[in-house]
Amino acid sequence: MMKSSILRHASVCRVAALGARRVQVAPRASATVRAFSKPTFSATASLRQLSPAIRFYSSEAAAPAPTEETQELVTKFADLRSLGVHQRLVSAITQGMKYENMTPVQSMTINSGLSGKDIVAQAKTGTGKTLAFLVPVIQRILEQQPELAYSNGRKTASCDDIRAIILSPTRELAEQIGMEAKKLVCETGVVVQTAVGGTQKNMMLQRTRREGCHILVATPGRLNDLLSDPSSGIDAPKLAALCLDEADRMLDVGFDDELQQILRFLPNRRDVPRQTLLFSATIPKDVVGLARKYIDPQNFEFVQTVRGDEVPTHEKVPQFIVPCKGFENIYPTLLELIQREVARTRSNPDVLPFKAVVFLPTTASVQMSGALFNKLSRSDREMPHVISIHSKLTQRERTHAADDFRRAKSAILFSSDVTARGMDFPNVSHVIQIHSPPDREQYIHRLGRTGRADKEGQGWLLVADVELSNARRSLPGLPIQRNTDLACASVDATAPDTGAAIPSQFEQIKSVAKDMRHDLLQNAYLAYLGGAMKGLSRQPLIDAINDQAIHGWGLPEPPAIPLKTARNLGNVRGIRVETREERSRDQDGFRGGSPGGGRRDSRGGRDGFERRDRRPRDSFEKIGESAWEDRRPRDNNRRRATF
DNA sequence: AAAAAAC
Repeated sequence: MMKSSILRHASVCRVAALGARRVQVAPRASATVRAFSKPTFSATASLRQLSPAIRFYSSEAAAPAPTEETQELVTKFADLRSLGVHQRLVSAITQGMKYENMTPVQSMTINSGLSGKDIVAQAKTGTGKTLAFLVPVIQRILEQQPELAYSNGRKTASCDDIRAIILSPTRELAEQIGMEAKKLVCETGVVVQTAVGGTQKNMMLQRTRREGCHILVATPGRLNDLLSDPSSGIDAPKLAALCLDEADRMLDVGFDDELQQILRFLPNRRDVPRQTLLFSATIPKDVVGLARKYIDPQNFEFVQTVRGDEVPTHEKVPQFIVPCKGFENIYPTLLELIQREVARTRSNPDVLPFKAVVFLPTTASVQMSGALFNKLSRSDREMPHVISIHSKLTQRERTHAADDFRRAKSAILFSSDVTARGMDFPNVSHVIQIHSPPDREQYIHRLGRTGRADKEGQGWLLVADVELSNARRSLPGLPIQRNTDLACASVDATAPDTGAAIPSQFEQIKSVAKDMRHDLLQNAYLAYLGGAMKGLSRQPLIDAINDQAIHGWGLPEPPAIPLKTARNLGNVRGIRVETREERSRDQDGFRGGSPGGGRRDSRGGRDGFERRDRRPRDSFEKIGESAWEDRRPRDNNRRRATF
């Protein structure tokens, strides 16, 4: 066993040493694996089975001298000219956006993407993936239609001649990508449009009919809506590129149906050659088979810039977990952390000002805690501005919140997972996750809102003791350290008043919660009973949220829940069923009807209940799958948690 | 009763 590992490793190193040469092993397959760093054991098997043309690139300081091909890799944007990238595209980057050097990720992926092959790229968060897929896509359009390099090429643009579609899992991310794309094409005749839900469709259509569209950046629902409506005029018969940003999320079951629908409106790849680009910081095992519907399994490149056994987060972002005694300790601990970090960073020119994203598990908890900390901040000059964002806001409010936070020097954004992926808020100093994240991938993406573009940052994870074993199970192989410095985390706030010192933050939270709209507390309480607290069984969860309601929020008794909900919970202790008066009051009140109106789409329904089901494995094609499986960072998932 | 994503 040991021996064979060594042998296999040796063979990989030999391949690596050959470096640049294309090793045509099997005539059948020509998929290329580009490992951006030293190949690992696990790469070996995949290379054997895939039998591709193999090219290794090495970027690490400790790596051997660059191979011919590494030297060939263009690393300055200006040098993209030598690869035939159009001057006007290059100039938009170097003159307009003032970028000179590519990040290693951009270098790898742009160089690969320009080949026209399908690309699957995995790279750490905050390393400039957007530019990495936009540049090849725009260049491809300019090659197909050279007159589009000039502004008067715009005149020929029409809304039924879309050449590239970029899909994003959230509206804000689509808007952000659209902005970036517009900057890149500003010297050319290429036209970019954005299509996302929650905005006025007719306005978008009028503009698109008037200006035309070559690159459409969209969320799946709105794109499907546009394509399925023949009267929209939107069409893509000559589509040359399809890009899925946050590819693993896009390939997840929640988007699957919609994506299949969309594919039906796009030309067949056999008739119209199309480059597909899948980008994400996380490429877990189970999306691998799904990707095969989109990429050409015989001819794609896997550009992996995270080593197989490497942690896919930034080493320069320290990460801490704070185990809190109960749920009631979490908000006081959050407040203590904010106060401490605000004080530490204030008037220290060597560190970023305090600018934090606080991630919460449900929209209701974002609404509640956002309102709570907003009140605190209004009565405390030291506390930064508090902003909230989640999908139950109107799109106007969402956009405003995102812009507000983007521009802020110091602020706290209370957020659901709408902003977890891809959002580029500059200079975020802290990412604070409240409760165990839904999974390891989401932890990584949330953390990726800080430490972007080589800036510093730190990650905090506040969980209750009852969640700790679940967190350990779901977050293996990440450099998370246990932190016990915060006094609020460990005190017992449920004990009868013994005169023992309870930190002031508990009273601060309570005094604000006392004046809050009761429905905010009630909805946050109720939402905990859904599936967000994965891994916590029913009775311990109810005990925990009751302690939070009484000892954290200072309520005299747990919020009442509807009879139907209580019935579904079965035989549990400690819940309070609402009386008839309470029910009628609630119906007149706010519960269920958020001010901006929630999403009430027909796709929704019980959607969340099925979400965790994966497609059957036998729907996977076998060809090439081993390559994917072996290249994912499987070792991390075997390694234990560090806290 | 649980992120998100169309009207």
